[in-house]
Amino acid sequence: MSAAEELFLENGYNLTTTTMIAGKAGVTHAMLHYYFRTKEHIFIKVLDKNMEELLASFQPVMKKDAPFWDTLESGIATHFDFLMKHPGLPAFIFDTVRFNPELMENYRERIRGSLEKIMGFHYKMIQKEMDAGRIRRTDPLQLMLDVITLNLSAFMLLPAARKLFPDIKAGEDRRILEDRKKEIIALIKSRLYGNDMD
Amino acid sequence: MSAAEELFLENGYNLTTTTMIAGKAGVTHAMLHYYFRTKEHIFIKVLDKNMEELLASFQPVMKKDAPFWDTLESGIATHFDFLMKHPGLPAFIFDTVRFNPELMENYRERIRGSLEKIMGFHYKMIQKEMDAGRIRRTDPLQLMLDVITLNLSAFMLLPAARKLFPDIKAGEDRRILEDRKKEIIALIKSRLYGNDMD
DNA sequence: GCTATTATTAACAGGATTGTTAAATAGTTT
DNA sequence: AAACTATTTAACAATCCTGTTAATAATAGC
Repeated sequence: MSAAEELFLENGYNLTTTTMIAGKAGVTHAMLHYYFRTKEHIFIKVLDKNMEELLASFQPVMKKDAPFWDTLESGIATHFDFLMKHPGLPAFIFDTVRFNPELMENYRERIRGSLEKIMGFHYKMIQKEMDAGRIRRTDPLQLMLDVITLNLSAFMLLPAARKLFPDIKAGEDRRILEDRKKEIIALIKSRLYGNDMD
Repeated sequence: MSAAEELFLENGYNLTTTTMIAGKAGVTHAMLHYYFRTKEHIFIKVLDKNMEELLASFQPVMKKDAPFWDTLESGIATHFDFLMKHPGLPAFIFDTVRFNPELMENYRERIRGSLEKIMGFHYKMIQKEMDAGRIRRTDPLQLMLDVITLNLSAFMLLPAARKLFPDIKAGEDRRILEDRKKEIIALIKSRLYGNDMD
């Protein structure tokens, strides 16, 4: 299973073969089919595990008592830190949605639910702050997209950059990502609290 | 060639077969090999065309005479508009870098050159503005990453989102992307001109 | 110890993929 | 019209993939 997870996360469903998995696990590929029946079954197991973690990561963001910015900042940081523990997840999900969306169908409604829940919370929170005039007037959806795309792309594009330029940035991922996290938080903060120059 | 381009852009190198291309073009796959020899040759032609356009898009950003913010804003907008005309390009390049980096090797040095050139220009421009105290103190690299990742992910994640939720957002891409462009520009602007709250 | 279940392998079937080739077809030249 | 060239096709080879199966080895239960 761990061999399968590594390979599926790196190569996605279509480019991973049962023979590769078997090879990495040190068994014959007939074994895999004996225990898991089909490649899809193995994939679903890997996907399940990762989707559970992903969906779980949507929860702990919302603590209603804390001040607005603290809540939002910790939300961003939590999301970013989660990705740091699962750096291959964004590209993996992206790949699966892109090339095997049928395998994601089981999660569609749950994802929609989670998104609606978190967006509802986010909307209310932002609206209240805007009404009180404490933050700049902004479309909450765009703000959410800002956070999500900034966070995700940090993890999707950094490995791609290194594949192209292996010389730079070898091993100092940790620091790069920490810098990136700070920048993203600063960016969102200035979006909400900066002067309106228009 | 146009059939090949469509398919390679949509599915990448590994998931596109010469039979698919032939089928879409209405010929037998033996024809393709007669004229192009190998699948890789066809791919290289498609990649060449798209990389030329991509690299060309790096150029017109730099007009040294205009005011700082106008230059930067038009740089962001130009980049965004270029992607709007080539919406599949980011995912295509991402895919190629990820799974077939050897096919990108020919462009590596040219990409590096373009990046260095544009970064040099960007650094100087930002530094001058910071020294004059007209913008907030910021790491120019992080700012560049902000722009690039925000722009790219708008085009990479929107199609993915629609694959998951086909119901929402059908056909209104244009408006969505225009909104997104405005938001990205506003985001960068507030990053540079907003109050320093730390 | 002996049987029954489980684990493991090698071999294979069926299908798809890339690329080749020899033969047939169409087109051009003279 | 004849000869030559370019185009197109069907068939094939070699390889790889998923999944099955029948035979063998290991293990457990009694």
